[in-house]
Parts: sequence; structure tokens; C-alpha cells
Amino acid sequence: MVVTIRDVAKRAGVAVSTVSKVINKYPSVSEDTIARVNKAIEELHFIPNSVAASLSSKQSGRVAVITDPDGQTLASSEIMMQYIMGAVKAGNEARIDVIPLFFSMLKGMTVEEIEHRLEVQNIRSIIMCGLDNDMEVLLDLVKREKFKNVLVDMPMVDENTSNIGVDHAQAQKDILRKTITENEGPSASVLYISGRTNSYVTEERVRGAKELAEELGYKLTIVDGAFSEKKAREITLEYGRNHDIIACGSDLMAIGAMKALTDMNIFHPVCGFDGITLMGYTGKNMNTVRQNFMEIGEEALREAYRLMTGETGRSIKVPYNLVHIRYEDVLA
Amino acid sequence: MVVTIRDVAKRAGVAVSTVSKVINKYPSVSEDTIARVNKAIEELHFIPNSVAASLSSKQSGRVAVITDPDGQTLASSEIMMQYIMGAVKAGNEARIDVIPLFFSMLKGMTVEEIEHRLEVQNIRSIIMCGLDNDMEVLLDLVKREKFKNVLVDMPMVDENTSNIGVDHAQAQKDILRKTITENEGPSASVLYISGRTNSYVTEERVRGAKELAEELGYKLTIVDGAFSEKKAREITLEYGRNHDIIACGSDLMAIGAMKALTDMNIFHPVCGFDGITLMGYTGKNMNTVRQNFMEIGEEALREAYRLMTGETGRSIKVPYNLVHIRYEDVLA
DNA sequence: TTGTAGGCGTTATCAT
DNA sequence: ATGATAACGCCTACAA
Repeated sequence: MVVTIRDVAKRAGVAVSTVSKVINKYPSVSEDTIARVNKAIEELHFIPNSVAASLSSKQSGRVAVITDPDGQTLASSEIMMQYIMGAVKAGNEARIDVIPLFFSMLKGMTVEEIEHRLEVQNIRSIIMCGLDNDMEVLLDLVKREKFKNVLVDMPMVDENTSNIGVDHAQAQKDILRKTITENEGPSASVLYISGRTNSYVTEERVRGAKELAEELGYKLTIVDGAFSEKKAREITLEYGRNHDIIACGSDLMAIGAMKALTDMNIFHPVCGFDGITLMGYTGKNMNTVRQNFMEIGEEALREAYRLMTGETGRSIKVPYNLVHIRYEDVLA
Repeated sequence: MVVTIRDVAKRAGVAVSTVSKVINKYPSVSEDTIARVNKAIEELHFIPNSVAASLSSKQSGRVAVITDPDGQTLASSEIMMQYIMGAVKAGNEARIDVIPLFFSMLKGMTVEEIEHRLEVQNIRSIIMCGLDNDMEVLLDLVKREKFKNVLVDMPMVDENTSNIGVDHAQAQKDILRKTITENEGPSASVLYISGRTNSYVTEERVRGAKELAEELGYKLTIVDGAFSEKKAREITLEYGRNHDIIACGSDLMAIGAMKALTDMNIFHPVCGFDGITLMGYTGKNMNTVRQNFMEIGEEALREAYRLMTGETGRSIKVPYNLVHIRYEDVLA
């Protein structure tokens, strides 16, 4: 009824184990049998059952994608969706099961519980997206080295752990330099509204802003906006008047800042970070760093696969673009 | 190493099959052994391996959630994310694997191919969200009755198929009535910008608008906006001047219409449909129907489970709210 | 290089 | 009401 590896073996005139070896690209199979087996696979439209595979093998397993879109902001929902889509897409191509998990489901569980839970689900690798240092359980989980980990926007690397993301410091420098040169020039006074302080990306972006300040010699004031649109708004209402340029550690904060400026009836250039669609709805043409979240999701899945096949962890930088998003760009 | 059903059996002093029966709530087990087994399960922190279960059982399997966020609009990405989160959450509680799929991955495949693909993935049930009649393959898939189907916002029902969603006609009437009475009163001339014509929800919403027009006696002009923000904008630029109220078949179109009015420097009340966060960024206080997409996702998963346990298809209506979303509401 | 056979953790079918 | 045991589809020593 359903075509199995046995049918393929019979058709190709070989043993099931040989078929398995072909499927999993074992080296020790002759070109000749590879061809015969592949022919049989074609003819029978055989698709390996990934459930059976992950049950039997501790090598090829399933990968969980953990996100936390529960800030419930539009931005995070868009970004997390892209991560998940990318991972699912790449997983589909590689015939790897991708299991989405949300941080809210894990909250309150101990590391052991989470680990156990994932283990019995035959999960062998975890992709973590958009998490910050608050989520200690997850960091512990990584450290226990039970799984292969791919961390998006977190610095750790070890035997079983890779990380992936853009170069946040460099990107921050780039977008800030662009905004400054397009406007006030190096003499500008810059208000930097930073993201959550316990997050790696914030540290990096702040570092970038500082480095550029030294390089160009502008005056830099850093205030903690905690990735909150509301907070960015309040900060801008308080300090916005005394600065020439407002740089934000996220688009959402940039939007909050810009709205505040509008309400104050003054104008300063504002730049953000992420490149979310929502930026197009402000009608303000703000500069921002566009990250390709879907591409990152895909790459993360591929990296998970790489780790599962025994390769060792590494650090991956992905490209970004400097853009400004206009209403026309997001209008469908 | 990992606690299995065997360990539980040993501990409880029964056979593995008995443990399985307890787990799956078979009727033919004595209260006494049920208690003993549950005690052992507790003590050993046993969690059943759902992968093994779905391999072995053709009864209890995994459920796929198919969405299509590829319109790439902010609205759909928010909505689809909610559906997926809901399903994953409910699946997590019921220990059912939820596999997200995206329509783009299925595009170009024949029904047979899709069916086959899902089958070998041990998928027994499919939840389809936000699809319209264009996606004929998927409708064919439903008709073939190989899987249990839960359709969000599509009318079909049969032995293996349930549908779920709000009462779109009623909701459209409600929100329109509210908007009219708050403003011009029954003598108003209403411009209705409808969604894609081949979609069930559009039909229903249009029906609601028409019924209310008869009831209240207002003048109703219906124009096809195809769920497009851009099209709604163009329509409004062309016809907006001659109407008192603009009702739209989606929030996105409402936003497009409102932006057009603003550009024309005139004001008419605009109402939308869906209740997406983006509405808060327009600063216009538009009325809309808020659907609880996450709740719908959860309910859909539970319904899928119900169907998989042999129950027969049915139609489920979920509640909605009439709201207007302000910037303060979405500010985090 | 290829084949044999014993798992992987559950469920389901028969006996008992 | 309970227990043995053969699947489910694949992977992987180990043997040939």
C-alpha cells in the first residue's frame, strides 16, 4: 500500500540495508548499485518515512525550532514567522521533521524536564531564535550538550553548538554612518535608544555605535529602551529635542521614537534595525538594517543538519542590507 | 536511559500492552491496574514517545497545519502565526505532533503527490487555514477522504471533515450596524470593498452587508478589492468621495482605504475585519471584528483529534468581538 | 561491497 | 481483564 524501503530493495534486487545506505549516502556502495537503487526509487516514487527513520536512528532526528513571539508585538510575529518558514522549508527539502516550539510552552519547566521532553520526542537538534539571556533554562539546555544547537543571534560556540546571524556591530555602524552622512554630518549629536540590556544583539549594536562615535567623533548618548516601542516613545519625548539624530536598536523602537517626534512636531532623522514591514506604514522613510530572517531560518536548519552528521560547531555570519522601507514597498 | 513503556510495565508489574491501554484510555482495564500503572508513570516521569506511537498506530497520528503566509503581508504573517501557535500549543498538551506546512512548498505538486508525501510522513489529519478556492489541489485532497480535515473558514463538512470559524455574515452585519449607527445613521450610503471573490469568507461577508442593507435600507455599493491594500486605496480614491461610510472585507483594505481618504483630505468612517495589530498603527480608531486566531488554531487541533478518534465531521462557530484598536492598545 | 538480523518504542491482534 | 507477540519502516552492527 505504502511503498517502503523493502519494495525498493526487491525491485532493485538488493537488500534493504543497501537501499538504506544509498538513501543516506554511505560511501561503501558501488556506483552500479547506487544507480539501480535510485532507478527503483524513482519508479516506485519512494519517499523515506522520516518518522521511522528518527525512531530507529539516533543519528538522523528531528529538529525543534524554539521561538518566543509572545511579546505579541507585530514585529516579533513577523520575524518569528520568517524564521519558522525558513526552517520548515529547508527541512522539507532535507526530509527533516521540523517541530516548532514556543518559549511559553516551556516556561516553568526545569532543564531536566525540557531535556527529557525533547528527548522522548526524538528531537536531536534545537534551533533557538530571538531568545535573550533571561531564558536561562535554555542556556543551560545548550550547555548540557545533549542536543545539537543552532543559536540565532547568540554568541556561544562549542563542539555541538553553532551560532548564526548578521554582524550586528558592523551593521549598526553602517546604518548609523549612512544616516549621519545623509544628514547632519559628523558633528551630529546622536541619541541611541538601545535594546534589552541583557541581550547579545544589544551589546553588539551598542558596541558598533560606540566604535563609530570614536571614529567619526560625534557625541553619543545611550539610553535603555528595552526593545519597547512605548519606552522609546517616552525616551524621545524626554531627550529627543536635544539631539540631531536618533538611532534605535530595533525598528519598533524607531517607530515609537518617530511617532513621538511627530507628536512633538519636530523632525530628526531616525534609524532602526531589522527591516520589518511595519516600517513601511509610518510614512517616514527611516533607514534600517534589513535582515533576511527566512534565509537565516533556512541556514539554521542546514547547520543543524550539519551538526547532526557529526560536524563541529562554528560561527556563521549572514549578509544584510541597508534600506529604507516605504509604504509603496509594502503595499500588496 | 530513556524511560520506556517497558520500564513502566515492569515497575507496575503488568504487561506493556496493559500500559499502552492505560495510556490510551482503553475501556477494558480495571480501576485497580489503572491506578497502579499511573503511579508507575508518575514515579518514573514517563512520557510516551509520540514518534513511536505514530509509527505503530494508524489511528493516532500527526497533524499538519497548512497555511499560506506568502502574500507576505504583515496581516497574514500575524494571523498565520497565531493559527500555528494555537495548534502547536494544543498539540503539545494532547501530545500530538504538529507539522507546519506552507502552501508554497506544495505548489506545483499533484494531489497524488501531496497525498503520498503526507502519508509517508505519518500524517493523519490536516488543518487548513486561510486558503481560498484557488487552491484546488487542497480541495481535491479533502475530497479524497484519505485524511481527517479541519478547514478554517471554508464551508465543507463530511464524515472526515469539520470546519471552524466565526459567523462571517453575522459579524459583518454587526460591525457595519455599529459603524452606521455611530455615524451617519441608516440613511448612509455605504461603499463596501470586498475581499477576493472566490473566497468563502468574502461571500459570507458580502451576504451580511447585503442583508443589513435591506434591513436598514441604506444604499450599498460593492466593489472588488481582492483583499489588496493597494486596490482598496485605488477604489477609495475613485469612489470614496461619493459615500458616507466605507466598509472593508479586511483590515488591510480598511487601512488602504483610510490612507487614501487621508490623502484626499476628507474623512469618512471606515470599518475593517479581522482585528489585526496593524490597525493600531493607523491612529484612526477604526471599527473592526476581532477574531481570536490563536484560539481558532487550538480548537482546530482539538477537532482534528476528535476526528482522528473516529468522531464525524461537524461545523464549529467561534465567538468574535467588535472592537476598535488604538495605538495605545498595541504599544508594548 | 552486500546481506542478515536485531533493535527503536508503541500499538494491535489474539490468546488466555 | 491481562499478557505475548507480531507488526510499523527504517537503521546499523556484524557477518559473509
